[in-house]
Amino acid sequence: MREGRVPSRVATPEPPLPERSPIIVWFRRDLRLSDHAALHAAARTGRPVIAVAIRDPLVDALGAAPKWRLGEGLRVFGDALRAAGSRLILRTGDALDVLQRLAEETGARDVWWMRAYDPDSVARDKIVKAGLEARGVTAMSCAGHVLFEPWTVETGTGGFYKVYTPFWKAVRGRGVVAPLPAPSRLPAPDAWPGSERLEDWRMGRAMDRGADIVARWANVGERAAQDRLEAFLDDGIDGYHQTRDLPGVVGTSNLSENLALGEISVAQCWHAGQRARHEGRAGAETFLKELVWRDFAYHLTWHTPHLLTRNWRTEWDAFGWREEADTDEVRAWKQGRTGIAFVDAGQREMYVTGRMHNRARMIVASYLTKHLMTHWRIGQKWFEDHLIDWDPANNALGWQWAAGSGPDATPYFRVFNPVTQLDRFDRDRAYVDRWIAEGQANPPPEALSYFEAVPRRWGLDPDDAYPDPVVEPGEGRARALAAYENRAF
DNA sequence: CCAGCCTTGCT
DNA sequence: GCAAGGCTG
Repeated sequence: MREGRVPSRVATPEPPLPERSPIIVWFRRDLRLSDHAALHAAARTGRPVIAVAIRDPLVDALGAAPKWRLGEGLRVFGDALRAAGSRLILRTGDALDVLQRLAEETGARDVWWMRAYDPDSVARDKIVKAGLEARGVTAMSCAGHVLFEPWTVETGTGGFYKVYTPFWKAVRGRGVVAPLPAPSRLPAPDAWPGSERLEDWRMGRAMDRGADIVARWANVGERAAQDRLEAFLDDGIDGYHQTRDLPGVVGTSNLSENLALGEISVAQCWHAGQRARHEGRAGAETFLKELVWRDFAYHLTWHTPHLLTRNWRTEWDAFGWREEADTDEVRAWKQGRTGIAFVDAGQREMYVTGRMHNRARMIVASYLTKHLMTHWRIGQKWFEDHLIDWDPANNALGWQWAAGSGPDATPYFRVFNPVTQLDRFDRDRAYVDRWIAEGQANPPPEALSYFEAVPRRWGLDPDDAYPDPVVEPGEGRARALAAYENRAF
């Protein structure tokens, strides 16, 4: 005790000195150790790092499949932090309350995270930042969920891009900061704050229904994502520009679920793609363009958040979409029983695995919004509940693209013919036969797994006859085009 | 203002 | 060849 200092009667713990106070890193859709700007910066200070994930109302609001997938991601990420000598602290509640309490418990004066761009997250993060700073806790968000910050890409007249190709041309030559390494060490705090158990988070068992198939495709976590990227670079990328359209073969990177949860960073993918491009690999450019589509979805979401909830071109509000989610036709679409093979194969693949090939996504979306004249929002919601790679911006942009109501969308009158598409992209029926058991003497396990997965109340049996089309392609096309001709705008 | 252009298609 | 019309420079 120094002279002149008045000893307090009640012994209160000294707050840690600022240079020793821990830094809280709040993990959301960025479940990785490498190329994580916030974690990297925190580790570089040499101060203790406390990683936290919060089950807040936005997590509770997730669809069943993405919630399950997030649970898997958190489990693997927690293991990875353990292996690095650290921990993932789990807490439930409103993010601000949780972070405020955790900061008080641990003496932390800094909370850092990776920036989000969807309107719900932006609104929440704004409240969190203001609330923390009002209590003297510094909040810092770092870039890295997208390649290019949405406000840094402008047209010649200072607006934002609404068409993909000019956007691509504007960014393709830009530099992207080289990925950061994983921290070499993550100093632990003097005492670990308490954590909830992931098992108690009830992230659901949505994908148990496809357990065998899902397990075979297991791709959870940073290590798995890096392995998959490497495998894709080894032999997938050369033919990517051609094979990516063929749902019957493994021709895509399959990284969407990892990108959705940030188990790999888009910058890591970008630099890998650039290296492949410099090596003259044929599909590299197409791969880079797909990464930029993901950015474009966030770019548009940032500038026009209503992309996620209503027709981006609001005049489409006057279009006669059917809004009922419970008609026989919509039920057939959801249950993969439209009688249109390409549509049903896609829907069944998604129901069992939580994934759907991009080509199939376009076809099921076109069939719902055009042949069935149903509002894209109903399809968007179904995807939100069933896709393990669900991403708010990309799902919305995809649906509005298919429906014709979105920016740079396919024109409404451009109606996909699901039979022609089959001939073009699944000529040997590898895809549809994989997912449709009816009529096959020896259906493959995937096709049978669908009948195991669906709820009993759907009343499906693999020995049933394959249904007749709920709407014939020709009839649906004519109906859609007539509705378009008679539109009120 | 205009000219050129616009992921994925169909008959 | 058709199907509109908006976007960008």
